[in-house]
Amino acid sequence: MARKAEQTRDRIDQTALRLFALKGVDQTTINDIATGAGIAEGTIYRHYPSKDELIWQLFSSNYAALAERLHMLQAREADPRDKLRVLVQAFCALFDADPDMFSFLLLAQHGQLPRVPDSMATPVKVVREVMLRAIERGTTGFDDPDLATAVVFGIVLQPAVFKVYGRITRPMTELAEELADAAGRALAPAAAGAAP
Amino acid sequence: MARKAEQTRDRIDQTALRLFALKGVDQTTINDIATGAGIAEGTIYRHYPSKDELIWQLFSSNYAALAERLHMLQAREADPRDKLRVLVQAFCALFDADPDMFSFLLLAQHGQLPRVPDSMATPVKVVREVMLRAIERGTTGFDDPDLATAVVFGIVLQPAVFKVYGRITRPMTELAEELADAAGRALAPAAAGAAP
DNA sequence: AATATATGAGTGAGCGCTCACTCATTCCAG
DNA sequence: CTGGAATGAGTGAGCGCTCACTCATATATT
Repeated sequence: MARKAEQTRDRIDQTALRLFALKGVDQTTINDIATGAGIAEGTIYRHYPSKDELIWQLFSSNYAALAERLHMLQAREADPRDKLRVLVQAFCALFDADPDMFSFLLLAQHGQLPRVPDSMATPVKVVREVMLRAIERGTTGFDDPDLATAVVFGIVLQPAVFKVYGRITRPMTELAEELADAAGRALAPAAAGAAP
Repeated sequence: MARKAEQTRDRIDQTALRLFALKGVDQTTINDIATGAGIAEGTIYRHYPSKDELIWQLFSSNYAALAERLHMLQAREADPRDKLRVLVQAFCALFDADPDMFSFLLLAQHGQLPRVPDSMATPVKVVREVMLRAIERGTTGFDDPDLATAVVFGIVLQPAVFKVYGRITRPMTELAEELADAAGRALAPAAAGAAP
């Protein structure tokens, strides 16, 4: 069977993800990955046809899995505000569970997003669906779903970026509630009167 | 005089910024820049000692200039909410005026931020100062200035990122007011009672 | 034995960078 | 004014090196 081969592939994936997150995709060589995984350079090419393909496989599988996970969770809620809350909570929990994966997704996205086909599920699309629902129900003052999506994404992603850079040290899970509330307020319609 | 030389340097800077924004720093070769600027490869080395240094000069000068600009503008306002408003407005106006520069800053930041010395003025620090003031005055529910900074940054930066990727097409200036309001609401203390 | 898997020295394309040379412009002695 | 020397930006073929990728060989599995 291909039992051993699977193990090797897993080691390649784990090591590549870690090094990509640590040094960036371009600064990580095939040799780095092979050495880190305790295998030879050539072995990697038994599992992936090229470095580009390795990066793409790693990116697209994790990206799609994240989207799938988020999609499932929001589907269980009816109110857009509840959907938003569980999305933020889930994102924070997943970040804490695997920070390397998020560093990698953040770092690699610029190079990989152009390759994402329209048919692929993405976290952006999941949030956008929720925003469409919110606009429909009038629970938000925004009328452009893309702008609302960007705002929500920014509120959650930027703290994650700060955390990657060490500007924020608390675990994301601790911030989840605060961020969900902030996102809720940001989306809310403008209040009739401002406090004096 | 070095009149002609200045022109050449400007052409290098312009071309490099454009190509870096378009293809990314790593995918842009010295030859690309030289060809784009209509000069020879060696000429670039009359103006910069290395590619790394060219990238760093381009990044740090634009990054610091942006910080300086933002700092000046917020200093003219007293209320943190007004400071926030002019910061968002200025960011959006500057983005529309030179989208390539922002693409470049966004793309290059991962590689360059580690080189930023503590003494250097940065947009992050400017916003953080404003957040400290807001916390001091009790105009925000956040008590961690870094988290508040991240949230504000995210609300403005992520729409800019979406715009770079073409997910948002309207000019940033058109969104400025909406974003400033959203940021204001996100920062505001949680309302006493939620709507039923 | 046969097949699958792993190895790592070898390969060559591509890239940053160098340097001997060109030549327009500036400077100055006569 | 003029001829010659000095200057320094500009040139581009070539050098050294890195790195993704290959393949003949070795090892493990069935």
